[in-house]
Amino acid sequence: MAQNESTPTRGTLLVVDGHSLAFRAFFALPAENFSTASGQATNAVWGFASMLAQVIDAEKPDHLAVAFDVKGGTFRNTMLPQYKGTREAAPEELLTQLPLIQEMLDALGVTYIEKPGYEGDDVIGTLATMGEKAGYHTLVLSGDRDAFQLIDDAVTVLYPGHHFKELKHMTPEAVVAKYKVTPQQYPDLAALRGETADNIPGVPGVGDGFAAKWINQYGSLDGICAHADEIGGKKGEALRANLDQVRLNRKVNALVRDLDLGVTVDDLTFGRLDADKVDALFTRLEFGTRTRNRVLKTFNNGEKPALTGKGERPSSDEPALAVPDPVRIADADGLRSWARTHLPKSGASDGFPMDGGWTLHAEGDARPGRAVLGTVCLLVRDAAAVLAAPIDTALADALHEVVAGHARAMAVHGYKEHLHMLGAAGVDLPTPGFDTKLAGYLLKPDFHADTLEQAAAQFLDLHLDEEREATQGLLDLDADGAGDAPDDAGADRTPLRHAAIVSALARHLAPRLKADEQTGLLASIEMPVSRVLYGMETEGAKVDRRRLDDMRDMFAAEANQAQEIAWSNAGSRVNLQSPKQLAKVLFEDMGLKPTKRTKSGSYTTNADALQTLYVRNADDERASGFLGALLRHRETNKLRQIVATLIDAVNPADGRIHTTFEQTVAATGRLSSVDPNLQNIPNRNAAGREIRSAFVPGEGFESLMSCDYSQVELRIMAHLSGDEALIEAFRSGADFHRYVASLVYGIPVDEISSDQRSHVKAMSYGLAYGLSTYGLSQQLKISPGEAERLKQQYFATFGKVHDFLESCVAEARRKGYTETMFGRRRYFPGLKSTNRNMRDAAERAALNAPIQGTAADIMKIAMVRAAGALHDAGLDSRIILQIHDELVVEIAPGEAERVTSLVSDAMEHAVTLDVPLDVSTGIGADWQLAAH
DNA sequence: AGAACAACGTA
DNA sequence: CGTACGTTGTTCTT
Repeated sequence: MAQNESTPTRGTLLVVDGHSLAFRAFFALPAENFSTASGQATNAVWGFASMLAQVIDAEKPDHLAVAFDVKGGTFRNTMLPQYKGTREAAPEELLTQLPLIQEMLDALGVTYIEKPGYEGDDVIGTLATMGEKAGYHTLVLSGDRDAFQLIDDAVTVLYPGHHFKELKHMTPEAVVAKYKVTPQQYPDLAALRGETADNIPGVPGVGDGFAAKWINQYGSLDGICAHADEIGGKKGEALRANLDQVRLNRKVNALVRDLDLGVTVDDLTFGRLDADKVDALFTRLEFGTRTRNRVLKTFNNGEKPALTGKGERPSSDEPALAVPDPVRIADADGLRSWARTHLPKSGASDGFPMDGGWTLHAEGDARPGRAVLGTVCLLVRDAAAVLAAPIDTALADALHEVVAGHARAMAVHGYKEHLHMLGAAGVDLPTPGFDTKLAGYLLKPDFHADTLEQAAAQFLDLHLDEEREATQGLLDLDADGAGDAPDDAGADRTPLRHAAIVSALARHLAPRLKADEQTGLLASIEMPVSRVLYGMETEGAKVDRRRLDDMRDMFAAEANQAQEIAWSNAGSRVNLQSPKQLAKVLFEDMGLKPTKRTKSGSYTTNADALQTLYVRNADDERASGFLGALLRHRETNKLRQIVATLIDAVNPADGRIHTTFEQTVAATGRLSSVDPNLQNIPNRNAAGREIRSAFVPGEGFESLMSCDYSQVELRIMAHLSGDEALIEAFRSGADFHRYVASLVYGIPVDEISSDQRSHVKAMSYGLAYGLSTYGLSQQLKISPGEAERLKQQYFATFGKVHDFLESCVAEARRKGYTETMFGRRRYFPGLKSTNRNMRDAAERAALNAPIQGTAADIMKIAMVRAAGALHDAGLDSRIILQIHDELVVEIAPGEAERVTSLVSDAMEHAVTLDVPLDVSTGIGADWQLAAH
C-alpha cells in the first residue's frame, strides 16, 4: 500500500491561518459578483470554503484547526506601534465576512481557535509544536512567511503561489533552496529584510540575497550584530544604522509556541458536520448546489451527508497500487549498485515485457528551453529508488549509464517530456521500450488524459481520487517538490505514486496495444518522432526581435486608427472586441438586420456577417463607416495580437521561440503546437504573411528552407480509392486542378476558365471534409443548385472516390473505428447517436480521419527519415518546425544543396503510393522568402 | 480564479 | 449546413 513510512506518525494535522486564507479568497474573487440579493458580500466565504475543501481533498488530514487573529492589539503592538499598520485597514466588505466564515466552520464541525492578545500565527506555532510532540505530521496552510520558522521534518508549510492552486510544499529543503538559510534562520533573514505586508521596515537596500549572505557568514542575527562593524559598504552602513530596528523585528516575528489553548490535538477532529446548519447557512448566502455538495462531501469524510458514514474513511480512498518502500539515493555509486541488484539484466528482453520491465518516472518542468529536472523515480516490482533534486553531475552520469544499459525494458510516461527534463540535467535518454502516454493515445486517440490519475481511471479503472484529479492537477505537477525525502514522515510521495501508476499502465497497455496492432506504430513512428520533436523544440525558431517589435507597433497604430473611426461612427466608445456590445450597436442602435445567429442564439458579428452587412448597407454612411472600420480593426488587431504573443514567447536566453509540439492531442494523428502555436502563423493575405519574415536563421546558419507536400490529402484519396482517373491526373504532371476541371466539365484543358478551375479546386479540397452542397455553394457564392450539379459531375468523373468516402463511413459503422494506411485507429461512437447533427458530424469526421490521419503518418515518417538523413550525413542543418504538410529547416552554411535533396527525398519517399508524392521546396533569408 | 463562448489564425 | 487544431478577449459564475 501507498502508506509506507519509516517514521510512524499518528497522522496528519492541518493548521490553517484563517485570516490569511480569508484575505486570499477575498482578493482572488471579485466581490461585486459574489454577493447576496441583499448586498452581503460572500466572495471570501465562498473562496474560503472552496480553497479549504481543495486542500483537504489533496492532503487528507486526520485533524484540522483554523486559527484566527483577535480584534484589538497584541503584545507585538506594544513593542512596535506601527505593527501591521498596513493590514489593519482591511476592507469593510471582508471584515463583515469573518463572522460568517466562523459560523460556517462551526456548522462544518471544524475547530477554530482565537487567543486574545495573540495572533493567529502564535496559535499556529503552538498547534504545530503540540502536533509535533504528539507525533503528528503537521501541515500549516498560510500565506504568511513568518510561518516558515516552524518548518522542520515534521512540519510543512503550504504556501500559496500566485494562484492559490500553486501550493508550494515548503519543507526544510525547499526553504534552503529558496532563501539559502534554514527555517530556523528564516526569522533572522526576515528581520533584516523587513516585511512590507506587516509594515515592518528592514535594512534599506537589503533584500533576501544580502540577508542570507550575512547569515551564512556569521551564523545568525546575533553573529551579525556582533560583527556589524566588519561589514563594509553602503549596506553595512545601513545595517549599523538600523540595528535596533532589526533586533526589534526579530523579537516581533518570533512566534509564540507554548500558548495554553485548552485543547489537545486529539480534540481537533472533523468530519461530523451539522448538515442542516450548513444547508441553512449556504441558503442564506445564496450558494449554489454544486458548491454545497462539494463542500459537504469534503467535510463529511468524503461521503454524502445523507449517508452519514462513521469512523474510518471509505476504503476506496486508498489506491490499489503497489508502491514498494523507496530507497533514497544521493550518489552515483548508490544508484549503480541499486540498478545492479534491481534492474533487469540488459539484453534479457526484447522490447517492453510485461514482467521484468521497469519504470523510469521523472517530475519537473518539461517546457522546452526552460526544462528543469525534479524528482526521479526508478521502480521495479518490489523495489523503488528515488533521486531527489538537485541531481549533481556525477549522479547524472550514473543515471545516464544505468538508463542506457536498461532502455529496452524501460517504460516511461511521455518520452519527449522525459527527454526535456533529463536533458536539463545532462542526461540523454535512449529510446525506451514503452511509453504509456503514447500507448494510451494510440489506443484511445480521442481521450485526453491531462494527468496520470486520469489515465489510470481510463485504462485501469483505478479511481484514485476523483476530487483530486478534478481540482488539484497543478499540485501534482509542482515542479519544485524539491527536497522532499521520500523516507521522511509525510514526505511528498506523489512522484513515487505516479511511477507506480506508470508501471501499472505499462503492464496493462502493452498487451492491449499488441491486440489492437498498434505496437508497430508506437515503435516505428511515435517514439522516433518524439525524439525528433525533442530536437525541434529544444532548438526553437530564431526570430528577428526588432522586426517583430516594429510590426507590433505598426499593427497597433492601424488598429487604433480604425478604432477611432469606428467609435466616431458609432457615437460611443464601444468595445470592439466584445461581440455582445457590437451586436447592441449594430442590431439595436443602428437597427441593422442581423444575418445569422451563433450556436447559443445571439446574433453573430463574425467577419462574414460584417462583410454582408457592409455590402448591404453601403448607402448608410454611418453604418458602412462603422462596419468598414470594424473590419479593418478586426484584421489589424488580430495581427497585432499574434505578433504580441510571439514577442512574449521569445526566450531571452537565445532569442528563439520554443514551441511545444503536442503528440497526443489531435485525434487524427496530427501534431499540434502550443505555447505558442507556431502552426497558425498567418499565410493567407500579404499583411499577415509579413509576420513570417520575422522567422530567420539563427547565428551559425545561413537560411531557412521550407518544404511542403503538394495536395497530399488528395493524393492519398487517389491512392486509397484506386480511382484511375484521379491517379492519372496526378501522374500526368499537369496543372492538377485545371486537369481535373477539364475532366469534370468535359472540355479541353486550355479552355477551362479561372472560375471553373477554382470551383473544382474547392470541390476537391472539400471532399475530404465531407463538404455539403450548401457549404460548397456558400463558399463559392454560387446557387445550391449549381453546387449540386458540380458535385454530381465530379462524382460521375471520379466514381471510386465517392465509393471510397462512403466506404470509410461504412467501415466505421461496422467496426466502430477507421484506420489509416498505417493502422492508426480512431473511434466513432457518435455514428450511433440518435441526434441527427451528432451523427452527421461523426460521419464527416469518419470520412476525414483516414485521409488526414494517413497524411499525418506520412509526414511523421518523413520527419524521422529526414532527421536521420541529416544526422547520418553529418550536417548541422536541422528541422525546426512542422506545419502539418510543411517542414521548415534551418540551413547551415554551405549545406543548402545537400539538405534540399536529403529532405525532399525523405519526404517524397516516406512511403510508396500509386501516385507520386510531390514536394516543393524553397530557400530564403527568412520564412516568408523561403516560401515558393 | 476558472469556465464558457465567440471569434479567428493555420493545414 | 466542412475536418483538425490553439489563443485571445469578454462575460458569467454565486
